[in-house]
Amino acid sequence: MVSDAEQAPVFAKPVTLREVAVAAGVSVATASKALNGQGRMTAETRERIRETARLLGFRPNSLAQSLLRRRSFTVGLLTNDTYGRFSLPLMAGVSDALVDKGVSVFLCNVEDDTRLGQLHVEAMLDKRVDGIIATGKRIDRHLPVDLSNLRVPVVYAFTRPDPGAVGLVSDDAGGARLAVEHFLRLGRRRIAHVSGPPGFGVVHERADAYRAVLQENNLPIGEPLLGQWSEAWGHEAVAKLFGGMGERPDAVFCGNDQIARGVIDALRERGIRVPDDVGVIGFDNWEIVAEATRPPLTSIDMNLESLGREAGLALLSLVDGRPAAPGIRKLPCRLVVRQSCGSPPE
Amino acid sequence: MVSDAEQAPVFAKPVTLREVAVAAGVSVATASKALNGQGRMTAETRERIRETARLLGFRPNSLAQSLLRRRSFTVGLLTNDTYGRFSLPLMAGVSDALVDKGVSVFLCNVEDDTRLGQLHVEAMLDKRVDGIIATGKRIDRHLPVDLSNLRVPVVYAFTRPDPGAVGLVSDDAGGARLAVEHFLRLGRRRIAHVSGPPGFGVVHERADAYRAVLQENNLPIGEPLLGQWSEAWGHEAVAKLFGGMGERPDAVFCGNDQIARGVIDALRERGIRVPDDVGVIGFDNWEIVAEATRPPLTSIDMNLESLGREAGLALLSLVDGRPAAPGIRKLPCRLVVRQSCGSPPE
DNA sequence: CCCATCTGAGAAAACCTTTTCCCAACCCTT
DNA sequence: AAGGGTTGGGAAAAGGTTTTCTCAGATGGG
Repeated sequence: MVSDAEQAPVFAKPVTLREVAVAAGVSVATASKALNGQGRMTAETRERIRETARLLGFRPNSLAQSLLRRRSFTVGLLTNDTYGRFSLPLMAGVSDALVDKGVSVFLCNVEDDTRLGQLHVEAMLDKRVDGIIATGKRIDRHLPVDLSNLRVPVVYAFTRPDPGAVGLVSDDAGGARLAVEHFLRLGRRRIAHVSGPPGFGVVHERADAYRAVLQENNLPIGEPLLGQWSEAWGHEAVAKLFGGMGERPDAVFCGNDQIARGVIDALRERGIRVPDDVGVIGFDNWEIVAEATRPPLTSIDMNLESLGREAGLALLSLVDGRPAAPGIRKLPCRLVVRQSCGSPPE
Repeated sequence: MVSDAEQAPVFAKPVTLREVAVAAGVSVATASKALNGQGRMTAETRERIRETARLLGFRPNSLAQSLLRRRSFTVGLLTNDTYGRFSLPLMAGVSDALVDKGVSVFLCNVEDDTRLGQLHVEAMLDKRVDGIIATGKRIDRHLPVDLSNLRVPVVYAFTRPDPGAVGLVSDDAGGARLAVEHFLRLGRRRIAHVSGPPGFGVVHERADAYRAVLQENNLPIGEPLLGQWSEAWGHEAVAKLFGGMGERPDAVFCGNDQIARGVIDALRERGIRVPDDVGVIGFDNWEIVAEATRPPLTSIDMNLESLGREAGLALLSLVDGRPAAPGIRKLPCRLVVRQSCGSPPE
């Protein structure tokens, strides 16, 4: 027939355990046991069944297994971070941690839409997910959907957990400490802090840590400058810090990499050299920004991928019935040194 | 008991159709038919069953349904774009298009790892996904995994399709046209093109379209400058374009927004005004970059979210047995006007 | 030679839902 | 009152796998 080539592809039907059993001349029960290493039979029988299964390309139907075991080996991942700067590494971490255990991840983008969130949660519950990971773009905000009385365990990663639930977030205070202490080691003494809007919880956490470290070292504490998360605000902050008559900072710790970028650009425009005159550290370690600044930006990395990994593992242990301590667990940040701070003094 | 509060939460068992049937005093068959609007029974019976189901909070077990219908209402989404600039909007589009049809999406991050890809594909097949969407960070490269002889339909989005498969990509030539023609409408005549590495297919597609438009309008064609996708390359390119003795461009069409950013910064450093002296257009419409340039960058948007949506719908119609025309379908780009090109002449 | 034990393997139930087929009762017509 | 059609609802199979129970035959001990 000429038209054969134009036909839609025919999709082969998967081979079932029953077919394997028939081909090997045993019952399905025996076949199942042979493949799972259960039951008793001669080594010869077991091997024959296995060989038959291999030859036929048998793969057990997960749906049937899940139905029986009451365990689907799937989890749901809820996020409202469309932009993805934070949630993508996190999602990759979750997926990586789980794929090796045979667990697949449902991606649910809920935006900030309650209806969409409800829809996704119901779809997942209907599909009998073993658990749910909730993640967001802000540590201090809830997702637009209530996960408090679900019939599966929930882990919160990088978003605000419900009371009594398990939550994993980055240790922002620790990260800020890392930055300021790095400056101190390099001999910087007049350290300023430029951060985002005061409406964000992390802004205060980081600012408090900044103040604490300076106080511990009996150094002058400049009032943190709070504004936006943007480059433009970085420019503006430089004008405030370096435009006056007073003593000028020799280091600026920024609330994110975009601010830091604005700061570095503004400093260059004023003829102030980075890192020679002023050191700059950012936050987030958003490589595309950190590597494009001149000089490349030293920054704090929140280890989001490993946060995702930990969240995946935490959920799995909840699913397996091992209770996890409720409350928020903070995971350490990491300092990534590039060239915006200079070398330690001899 | 005092320790009650400390016990792990007990997760309620889902209610089954059987329980609904018993509660309503009918058989499971009748209950099923009542809830699905099938079969014949008195309106009173049907309503009573529905009410019982509602009261008990019954939700059908998708796994059981899938097993029977041979249709799982799940699809797999393969990506190797860890960075996520391209794949996240795409994923969001896919998810959005499908959630309303009750279809959930498995997220599979395969990096560039064949083993990981194999693992994910097998896991999905075992879970009886109805189809797979393959997406990548480069239009002209394959994913590191063979999807050509699967037993489910596959749609390729923003990555190179296997021969005979269905693929959706952005119309890069059309996008380039949009940019150059916008310059022409604004009265620009000496239009340069600065793009990424020659190893990328899109670089040539866009460059060819650039040349074609200029030729059609009998304008001088500068040889496109190919380099990197980075800001640094944008700087460098400005040195080449504006450092010599020859006639200088009054417009630069850039291969992506980062290059455009570098170009704009370099122009400003030379005292050349944007948009007064030179207009600049980028590609990708990566908002975080496009809005941070001074002035904000006019750019070409590839409509990735709607590309994802289309991919989702295309896969669904394949799953439903409606054959789709194989080959590559190109979706139009969109010009997003900001302030880097100026206004049309009076 | 008889009983107890062990061995290898199969039958059947279970997981939950959908769908086909079937049956009893009722209504209407002649 | 017999025959035919309709109505309301149930029984059972199917989907693919796992697990428990059962059982026939073989082996060993006394």
